[in-house]
Amino acid sequence: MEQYDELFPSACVDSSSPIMVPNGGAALGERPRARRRRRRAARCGGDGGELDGGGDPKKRRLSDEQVEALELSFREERKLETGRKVHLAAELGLDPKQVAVWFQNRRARHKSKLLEEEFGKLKQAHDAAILHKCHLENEVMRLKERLEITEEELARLRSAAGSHAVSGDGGDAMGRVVCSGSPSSSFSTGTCQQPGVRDHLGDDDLLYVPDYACYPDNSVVEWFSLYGLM
DNA sequence: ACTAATCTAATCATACGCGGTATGATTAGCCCATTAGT
Repeated sequence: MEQYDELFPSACVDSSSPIMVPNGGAALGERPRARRRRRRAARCGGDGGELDGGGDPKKRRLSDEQVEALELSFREERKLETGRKVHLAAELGLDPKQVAVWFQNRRARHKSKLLEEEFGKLKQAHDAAILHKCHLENEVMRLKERLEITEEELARLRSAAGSHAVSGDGGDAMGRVVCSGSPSSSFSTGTCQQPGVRDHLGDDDLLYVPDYACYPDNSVVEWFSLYGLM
């Protein structure tokens, strides 16, 4: 622990105290906070809070100029080697220890700020993904509804066709392929039974059109594109 | 391997402005912090 005495010479720390025994020592098991409180209380009850380094017990804020110079230096290099520390301290009229502490705090606070920003970005992405999922679920529901309608229409057509023609191998009476997709597949290729479109066709005018192409707003196409499915 | 210097993370204490935030300072490090010089 001697290195800390050297690093923080003005600190009110008694190296001979069992509190500061290196590597835990006698203080092992005692909560640091309780230890500090006790130490602080002992100090306040003692000689009136005077630091043993003779410094001002009250915390002094760094001037704007000092902070600006430290910030400038921090932007150049986050780590602080001894030479730079001593030079900065001399330049700003500070204790090298103060410069070291300032850099330590600055690094810590910079890191927490970065983490906060990262969290914000991730949260934004998460929210967008949730919204996207809702849209996809809505789209799936719409597709299922349309599939049901299509299947009903198909059943009607088949029963109507059965009365005046014999079909086989998936072809109709005219030998055309009606549907290559599985009825149970939500995204299968099938006939376009879009209301309105169907009205302009005769019973035998079957079209071979992918389901997604039946949507005038191309919304399905957009979603598929997003996922590289098309 | 040993040691000093330095680091991170957590926390405390105080300044500034009125409860909470910003910031300087302190402490521990536990399969015993890591890094660099000797």
